[in-house]
Amino acid sequence: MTVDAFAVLAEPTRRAILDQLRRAESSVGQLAGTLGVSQPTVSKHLRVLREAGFVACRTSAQHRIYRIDARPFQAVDGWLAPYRHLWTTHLDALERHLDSQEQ
Amino acid sequence: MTVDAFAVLAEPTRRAILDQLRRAESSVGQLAGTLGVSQPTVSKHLRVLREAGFVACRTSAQHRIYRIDARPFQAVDGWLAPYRHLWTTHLDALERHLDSQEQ
DNA sequence: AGGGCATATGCCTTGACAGGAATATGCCTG
DNA sequence: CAGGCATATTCCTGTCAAGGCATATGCCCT
Repeated sequence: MTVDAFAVLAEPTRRAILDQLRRAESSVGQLAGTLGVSQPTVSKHLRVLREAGFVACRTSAQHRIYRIDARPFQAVDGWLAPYRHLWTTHLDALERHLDSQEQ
Repeated sequence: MTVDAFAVLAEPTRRAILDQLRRAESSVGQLAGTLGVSQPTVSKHLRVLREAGFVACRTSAQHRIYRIDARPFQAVDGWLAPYRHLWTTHLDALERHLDSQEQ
């Protein structure tokens, strides 16, 4: 993960690729078709995603099947974590309320 | 929030500003000093952050005191949510267990 | 009102990156 | 091994954003 995860996610097409791969692993051609972008564009984005660790691929004959890898997502989530209490404070209160109801 | 939250977070200096504001609200000059960047640079980043909703500011005499605003963070967290099960599968199992205990 | 501090803005240059078109690589099948 | 499909790479060009420097704006104080 030599490159910045946030910089990688800044590209909308790359997020679209990830959203697609989240549902099902896919070949390059499938992604290009579904997303309506050219094959070289998809390949280039996949390279960035791969070098950042967001995706991995296996080879199946002439096809390359890409799939999500979780680790960089964890990193992003980890950066986000210290901010989370900012908007969950009231939810925390709700949870405490529900907890007290449970007793 | 006209601009893309991920594009805003792609800039390391902006994340540093947010990390600083997360600890304490600060003036522009304080941020510039702490982060070691020029005042115009900080002001420009703050503008981007402000227009994306990540920060808000109030005026105190000649100073402008910036603080975090939670909403765009929620949006990022929301995008991340469908990926979270990728690395919390065992926690999901725990949650299902707890759910069943509640019955 | 004027001077000084804090912040914002404008201009300019530079570097990074995305996409198109063409081409290279790899693998399979006949 | 030749041809064809799927994918990767290269080259090129246009766009955009970041930072330095200079300057404008806003606010306070005397």
